[in-house]
Amino acid sequence: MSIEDSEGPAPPSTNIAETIFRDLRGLILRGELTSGERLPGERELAAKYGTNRNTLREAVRKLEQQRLVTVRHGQGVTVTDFRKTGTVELLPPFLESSPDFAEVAHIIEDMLPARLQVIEFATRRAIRRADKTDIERLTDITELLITAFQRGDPALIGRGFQRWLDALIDAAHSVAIRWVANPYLEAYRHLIDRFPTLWVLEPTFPKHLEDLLEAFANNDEERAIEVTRQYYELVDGKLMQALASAVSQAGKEKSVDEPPASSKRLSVTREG
Amino acid sequence: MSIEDSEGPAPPSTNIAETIFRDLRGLILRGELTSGERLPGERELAAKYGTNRNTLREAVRKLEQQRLVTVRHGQGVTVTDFRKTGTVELLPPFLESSPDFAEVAHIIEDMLPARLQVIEFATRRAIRRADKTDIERLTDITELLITAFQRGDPALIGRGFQRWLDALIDAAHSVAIRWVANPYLEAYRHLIDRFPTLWVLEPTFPKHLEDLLEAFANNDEERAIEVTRQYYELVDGKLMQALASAVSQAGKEKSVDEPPASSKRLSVTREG
DNA sequence: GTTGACAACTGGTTGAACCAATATTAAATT
DNA sequence: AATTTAATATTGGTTCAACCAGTTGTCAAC
Repeated sequence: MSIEDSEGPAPPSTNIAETIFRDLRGLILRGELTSGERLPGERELAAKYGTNRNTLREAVRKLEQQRLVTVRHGQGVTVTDFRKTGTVELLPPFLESSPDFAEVAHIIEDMLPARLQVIEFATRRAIRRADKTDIERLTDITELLITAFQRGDPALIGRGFQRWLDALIDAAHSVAIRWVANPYLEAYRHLIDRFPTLWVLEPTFPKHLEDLLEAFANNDEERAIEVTRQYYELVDGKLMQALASAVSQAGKEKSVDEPPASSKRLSVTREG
Repeated sequence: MSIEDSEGPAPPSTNIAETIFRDLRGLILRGELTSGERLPGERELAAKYGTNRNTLREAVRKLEQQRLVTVRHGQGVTVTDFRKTGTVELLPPFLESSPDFAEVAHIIEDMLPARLQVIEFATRRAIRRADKTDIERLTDITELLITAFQRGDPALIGRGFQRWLDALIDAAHSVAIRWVANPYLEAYRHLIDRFPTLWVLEPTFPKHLEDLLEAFANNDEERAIEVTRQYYELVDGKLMQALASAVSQAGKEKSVDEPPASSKRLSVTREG
C-alpha cells in the first residue's frame, strides 16, 4: 500500500444539474440571494440556465436537501437562512464562496475545538476497542506519514493524515462515531485540496504520532488524550493566528473594491 | 408565546418521490439491500413503483445525496455501506428501520456522549456570549418548561426542551456550533415524535434548569458545565439502562420469528 | 364590504424520445 | 486458441411537451 495511490480531487463533474446546483449554492452562500428571497420559477430558471425543467429541478432538489432553500408546491422556492439551518457539510462550499473572510475565520475558530472533541472521543473509544489489525494499520500509516514528513510534501502528508484519521475512527468500532466524524473528515478533505499550504505542520508531528501509538500499545487512554490535546492545541492555535493575520490583511484590502453585494440581482443568465 | 404552538410532526408528505425514497431507504437500512448490491435500472424500478422515470430518479437522487447509493453513468446504481459513509442525519430513519435493536442501542450509547460534548461546548460559548435577549429567552422557556413539568406531559416537555436547546445554541452566537448541533437537534426532534415515552424525566429537571440559569447570571462557565454534565450523565445513564433491558428483552423474542433477511429480494413491487 | 368563481401563477407528474457512458457480446484478427 | 476489435445492448443523463395540483390574486356577484 502506498500513500500516493488515493484518487486526487474529484473530477470537475460534467454534470449539468450539479453545475447549476453549485452556481445557485454559490449565490446563496455569497449572500447574493438572501434568506427569504424567492427564486424565479422553475420554467424561468431553466430558461436562464439554458436547460430544461427536469434538469433544473434536480439542481433545486439538491439545494433543498442541503436546506439552502425551501420548496413549497404552489408557492415557489424561497432561500433559507443557512446560518441557522445548515450543517458542517456546508463548511467547504461556504469557505470557497463567502466574501466575508472574517466570518469564515470565526467559523473555523469555533469549528476547531468541536473537531478536537470528536477526535478525542474517537481516540478514547479506539484505545479501548482497537484490535490487532487496527493497530497494525495505524502503525503502517504512521510510518508512511513520518517518511512523507521527512520528505516535506505538505499535500502528501495531508492525504496521509486523512487516512490516519480514517483508520483511527475505524479503530473505534463505532457507527455513531463514524457518523459524527464523517462531516469533519469530508470538510478536511476539501480543505486540503483547496488550501494545502494553510495547514500547519509542526516539527513535533512525528513525535505526536509515535506517542499516540505508544499509548495504544499501553492501552493508556489518558495519555493518548493528553498527547492529542497537546498537539492539536498547538496546531490549531497557530492556525488561528494565521487566520487572524489573514483577516486583518483582508480588512485592509476590503475598503478598496468590495461591491456592496446588492441582494436583488440574480446574475445567472448564461452569457450567450 | 406558548409552548404548544409548534407545528406537530410533519405532514405525511403526499409526495410520490419522497414515498419511494423512504421505501428504498428502508430497504437499505433494514439490510434487505446490502452494500455493493445493484438496484434495478431506473426504467424497471419506475415500472415497479408504478411511476415514471423522472419521478423515480428524484427518489434515487435523494438516496444518492444521503450517500445510501452511488450512481454512475452507464453502470447503474449500487448500494453504499451506510455504516461507513453515513452521518448523524441517518440516525432517525435508521432507528425506525433497523430490525437489529441491539445495534440501535449500541449506536445510541455512543451517540449520547457525543451529544453531551456538543451541549457542553455550546453551553461554554453561550455563557461567554449570551446577551440580555438570549438570557430572557432562556428564562422564559425555563419557566414554561417547569410549568409543563409540574403538569407532567412528557411530549410537551420534549417540545419545550427542543426550544430550550435551540435558544441555548442561539445564545452561543456561533454559526459553527449551530451547524454542529443541528443534526443532533433534528435527530432529537424525530425521536421525541416517535418514542415520546422513552425519554427520561428526572425530578431534578427543574432544578437543573434553574441552576443553569443561575450560572448564566453569574457568568460561571465551570458551574454551568458541572451542572450540565451532572444532569445528562444521570439521564443518559438511565436511558442506557432502559436500552439495555430492552435489548435483552428483544433478544428473547428474537429467536422466534426473525426471518434471516435474505439479501437478494427487492420486494418493492406495488401490490396491485 | 364580503363572498365566491375564475384566472394566473407556482411546483408535481407524466411519457416518450434521444444522448452519452459503460458493459457485454460477437466477430475479426493474430 | 487467445487476443483484439467492432457492434450491440444496457445503464444513467437530458430534453421536450403536456397536463395535474396546490396557492395566490383578481374581479364580478351578492
